[in-house]
Parts: sequence; C-alpha cells; structure tokens
Amino acid sequence: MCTDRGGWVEFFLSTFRNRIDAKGRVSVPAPYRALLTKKNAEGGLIMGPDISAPALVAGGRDYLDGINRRIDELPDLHPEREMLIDGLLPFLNELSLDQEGRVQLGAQFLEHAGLSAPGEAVFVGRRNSFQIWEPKAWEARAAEARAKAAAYLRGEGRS
Amino acid sequence: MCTDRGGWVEFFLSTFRNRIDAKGRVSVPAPYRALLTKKNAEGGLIMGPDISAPALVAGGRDYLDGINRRIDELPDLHPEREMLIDGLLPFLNELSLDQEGRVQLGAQFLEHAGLSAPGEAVFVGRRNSFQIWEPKAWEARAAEARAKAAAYLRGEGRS
DNA sequence: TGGGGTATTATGGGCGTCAATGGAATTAAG
DNA sequence: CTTAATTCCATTGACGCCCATAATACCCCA
Repeated sequence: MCTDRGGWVEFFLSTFRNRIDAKGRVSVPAPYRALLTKKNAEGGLIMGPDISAPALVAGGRDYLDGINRRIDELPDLHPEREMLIDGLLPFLNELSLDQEGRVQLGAQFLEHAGLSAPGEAVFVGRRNSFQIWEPKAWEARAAEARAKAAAYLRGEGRS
Repeated sequence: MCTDRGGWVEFFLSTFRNRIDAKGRVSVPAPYRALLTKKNAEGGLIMGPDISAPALVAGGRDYLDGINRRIDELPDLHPEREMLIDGLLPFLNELSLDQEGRVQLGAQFLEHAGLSAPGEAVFVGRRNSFQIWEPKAWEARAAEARAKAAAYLRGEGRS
C-alpha cells in the first residue's frame, strides 16, 4: 500500500475497530487523524449523534455548513426553523482529540450508539465524514447496505 | 495535533446541565463564556424570556439582529409590527456575568422558565444564541424537536 | 526473501489544572 | 440599623494532559 502520507488522505475510507477504555476514550484511527487535522484547519470539527441511525457522526466544517444551510432556508423565528435548530445543534459537540489522538465519548453519545465503556467501537469511513458504530449494529447495517447497494447497481429499484 | 482548545468555538452548541444556587446564580458553561466575551465586543449581550417557549434566551448582537430583521419585514406603524416590538423588546435585559462567570436569574425569569432556586438548569446551544431550560421541560422539547427535525430532513412535513 | 530493528500506533493509568459551586465578607439601599 | 445584593474567597470534583507500556506495522539490510 502506498506509504506516501497524503496520497489517499482525501476521504475517510475503510473501517477500523478500536477499543473504548473505561473513561470512554477511543483512539481515532491514524489514517483519519491526518485528514482531521486538515479539516480542522478549515474551520473546526464537530461530532454528534446520527439523526437516522444508532451511530455517531464526525465531520468538518463542510458537514456543519450543510446543516446551517438547511436552517437558513427558513425565516428567523419560524417554528420549523426553531424545530430544526433544537433538533440538531444542541446535540452537536466540538470534536477535540487528546494528545494521543483519542475522542472522549460522553454518556449521551455512548447511549445513542449503543456503545459501552469499556467496550469496542467501529469507525466507518464515509467520504467526508465518518461514523462510529457499535460493532454488532454495524455488522447488520453493513450487510443490508451491501445487499441493497448491489441490487441498486444492478438496476433493480428499491422497495 | 489536538484541536486548539477553546479556539474555533464560533457557535453555541451542545447542552450543559448546571446547578442554580439558593441565590439564583448559575454558572454559564465555560465554552459559552469564551464566545460571549467575543460577542460582547461586537455590540453587547442580551437576555430575556423566550416568547414561544418556557425558557430564557441569551445572545449577542447577531441574535438581536435576527429579531430586528423579523420586525423590519413589517412597515412602520403597522399594528403587527407594534405588537412584535412590544412583545419582544421590553423583556430583554442586558446580560452580565459575575467574576466567576455566573448569571443572576431574577424571580420573573425563574418563573417564566419554570426554574427554581436552588435547582438545576440546562443550557442549550442554538448557534448564535443559547437557551436556559428546566431539565424536564427541555427533555420533552428535545425529543419532539429531534423527531420532527428527522422527519423534516427526510422530506416529510413541509407545511 | 526472510529476519531483526525501528518507528508509529494503540491502550491504560496517574496527576494537575481549571471550572463549578457554596459560603463569607463587603458594600449599597431602605 | 436592618436587609438585600454584589463581590470576593475557598473547596470540590471532573476533565484534560502527560506519562509509561504494549502491540502493530514498516523498513532496512543481510
């Protein structure tokens, strides 16, 4: 594999399984860290629960901008705008890595993703963001996604 | 490598649960304080009851501008404009923190948000403002907001 | 091509700092 | 003079920082 750091470090790819220690800390896979520092320089990193899956999402400024764009489609003080804000922003945290490259997962995050400390977590690369899953939950999700993606690419419609 | 602590916090995010002492004082979460001093330099800080929720709102000049934008949609002397002004502006106070970074919540504010002293309060980050909620009330609001936000983002529920 | 050496990563635990909180002291007000 | 409000100080407890170790991957050289 290409040892040249900075080659494929353009997207979050592959999956990694790491250990969560008793304090709720997990090492972010080294390949992701390089990309994270790059994204951090572009305006910070955030992390939050995935709104439609039992997983956590981490991304850079581009991820946050996507959320802000949806909010700004609606006028100030509009009920739906307030709903979007309340449903998303309060659950986002600034993502900060300790000196060893670990994230600290709070109780709320652990619960949302069905994770436990101590325990294990799977990092899933998703291009310009990555997710953190409970291993078994990811296994199920991965199997489903692979099957459906294959069917879609064969030209079959979705259900 | 670590994400420069206290640095990029450009928005109010996350939630924090703090204690209200017998005198009605609450510590503003440290991450918010940094942002508040920055916003204070840009034109002052305000705080008041939320008009559409049992909570308190605090924000900087940009938050006030959002309200002003909404008011300015209506022509001068228009009855609804007057109504908006009277319903929002008279209840706003200047937000001031004591030396330890605490706000003093008066009886009116406590009552409006259903808070008690001593007791507990939840700080809710909402981008360029934050709210203060009674814990149980926020829990309910959060659950509703998350469900509706998820539905909205799936493309449902455009009203 | 295999083996040993080296560097980087992953993991665990202990220590220190700062934030959060409670109470006392000082000032202002009635 | 009494009462209330604001400022100041002290304690606590959590979180982030730093170390030390273990495991892995990588590289160089025989």
